Amino acid sequence: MPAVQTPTLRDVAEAAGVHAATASRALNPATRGLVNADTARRVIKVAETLGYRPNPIARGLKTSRSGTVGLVIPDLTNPLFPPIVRGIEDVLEPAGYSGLIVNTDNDPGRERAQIELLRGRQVEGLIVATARVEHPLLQQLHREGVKMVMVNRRADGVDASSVTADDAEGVALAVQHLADLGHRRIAHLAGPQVTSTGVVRAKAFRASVRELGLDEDPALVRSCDFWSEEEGAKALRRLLDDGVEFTAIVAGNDLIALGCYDVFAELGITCPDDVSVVGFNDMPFIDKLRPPLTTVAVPHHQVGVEAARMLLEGLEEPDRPPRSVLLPLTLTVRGSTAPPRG
Amino acid sequence: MPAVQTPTLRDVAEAAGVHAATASRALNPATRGLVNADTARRVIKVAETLGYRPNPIARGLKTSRSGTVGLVIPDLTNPLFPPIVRGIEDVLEPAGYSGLIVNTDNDPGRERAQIELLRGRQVEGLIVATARVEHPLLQQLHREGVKMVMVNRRADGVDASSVTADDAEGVALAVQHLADLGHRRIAHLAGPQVTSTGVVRAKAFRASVRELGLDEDPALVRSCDFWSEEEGAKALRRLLDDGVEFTAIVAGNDLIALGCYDVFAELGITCPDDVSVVGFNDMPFIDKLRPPLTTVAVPHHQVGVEAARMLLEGLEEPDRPPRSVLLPLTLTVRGSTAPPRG
DNA sequence: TCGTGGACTGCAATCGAGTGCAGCCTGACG
DNA sequence: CGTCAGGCTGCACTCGATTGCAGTCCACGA
Repeated sequence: MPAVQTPTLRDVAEAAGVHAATASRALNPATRGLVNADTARRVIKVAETLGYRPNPIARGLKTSRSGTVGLVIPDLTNPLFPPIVRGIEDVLEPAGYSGLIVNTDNDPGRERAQIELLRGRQVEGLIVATARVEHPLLQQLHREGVKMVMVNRRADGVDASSVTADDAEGVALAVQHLADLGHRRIAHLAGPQVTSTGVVRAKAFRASVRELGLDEDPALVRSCDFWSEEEGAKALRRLLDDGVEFTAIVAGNDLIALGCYDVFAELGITCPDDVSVVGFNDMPFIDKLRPPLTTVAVPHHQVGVEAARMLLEGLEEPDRPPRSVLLPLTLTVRGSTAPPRG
Repeated sequence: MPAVQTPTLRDVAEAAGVHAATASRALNPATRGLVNADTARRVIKVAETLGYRPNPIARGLKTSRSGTVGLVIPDLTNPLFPPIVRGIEDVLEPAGYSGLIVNTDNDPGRERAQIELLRGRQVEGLIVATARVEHPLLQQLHREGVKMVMVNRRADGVDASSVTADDAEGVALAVQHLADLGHRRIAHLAGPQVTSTGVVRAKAFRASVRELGLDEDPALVRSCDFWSEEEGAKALRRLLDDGVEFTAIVAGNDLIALGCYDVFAELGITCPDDVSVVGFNDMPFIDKLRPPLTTVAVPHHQVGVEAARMLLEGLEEPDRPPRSVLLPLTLTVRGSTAPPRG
């Protein structure tokens, strides 16, 4: 709230000796052709010297565009999301849009409330990074014509645009890498099977194992209830308690891999000598662990960029059919993988 | 953009058989007393069944309040900030405000542009986490009466409200801890001396060393140009190249400590046997390093909460004088510190 | 019986910008 | 010299909600 009132369109018009309507047209590139070139120049000049800034609220009221989009994420604190958000903002900002971030904490009730809040704020579109496989709310929004793009996950029955990393390929890379090192009994600590990534990765794991002719033992695949270290540790402990033999682990994501590290420290298992581990995501600082984690690198920033672009496309051409992009992944080999002992 | 037009105040009024003005008053708790209780009830009921949501854009136009505040941070990708942002949002949201995040990348030009953008969007206040010591822009904004709260850092000549962690105390805790372990020659890899935290911590370091009667050697204090691993590594290498003797390091922050880890690995120095290290911030996952980093824990979430509260206070009572809160810190002792060898 | 006050409610203006329509003026053409 | 087209500009209304002001109606007291 500046002490000096910021000038309005009327002020500019008055100072330029024209009517507000003319000033409006002169300032808007799209309608500038309707006014005399000299007049337009004069108005623009005056607007500049007065430091005129159109009031987006007033503009929004008339045009029913808010210039904002909602970013729905589970938790900003999860290191996965900041790079995605940056990618999104990096595209949104030059286009004149701003992002409103809400955190759902993966709580469906909270998610509903937060999305309501966003709609109340008249966001023009949504970028959603929280889709569970089962997701009636999103289906409903989609039916109501809310523009949206889904990130990282896909929800059944919602044919909205989406941008995802090629999870199947990522898992294949990981399994291939371990197989190349000579591992034959590889365990998979899968993510929650209510998330689309969780199922896709687990399925891809099974497919890769089969394809490469490695040991297919159902006991080697465990799933975690959350994408967390605790759950990862729990799953690994169960695996060990059951006496299942394995020489390598493909973790559902880096957090789960971190849980493995905790168990290793606890039980005196050395990595990669006793067991190799591959993570997923390439979280920041994950390369600083001992040993540095071999993991599948996801181009998070790029994911955000693509998502924002797709949303903008959708806003500009409402009839454009939804499309999906699949971003390629790469395996970053570090110190947590080695040939099996003996 | 829902397919069914969302109902407006007029629709509600019409359905309830009253004038829009009456409906407005009935719906607003502050003015509800002006209308007949029965009427009010009826209007509220109708509003509910129609699913009426006041349009904040229209409301904002009339009340010249946007319900948004700007969050100015250097880079969301820096793990320091997400918890702060969450803390802020957690307070803002129940109060009916939303935060607009902008990243400045510590570039003054970009910062200026981003803040202009925020002001253009009619934010009611600013939470700024990027203050350099020298900061004409903030001074100007402050003079113009823009409400703001500064986080983590303070800028000279701007007597706006601020919330900071008690950096001096944190450094004192770190030095004390090392002294207790028996270290006498402690190095300090300080942060950039153009940031307020950088200077405060360096000054506190010198004071603590003096107070505890440890070796005061100017050669033991080096400063980095950025708060980064690379800079930390560079500073440590310089220190070693110069042949300066020391048994422990107080790093300006965790990133700088991470840089030390890199140099250790490079040169075969073992931590904490050869050298102890204390970090600052207690970044997420920093406890997963080998060895887990002893560091000063900053209550980031709390910092955000306090900042948001102070801003809201300022918005509600514009005449309230600025105030500053200093949050206490704690030392989290982990595996990177031990008594000096021999 | 009339006046007065209080409790409600409606009217109309307002916030700042955008836009359909009408009117002005000029220049060109018949 | 009259007419018409086209280029510009201004008028006035609109978006949706808020709010000062002016009623209206009823009850109560004088």
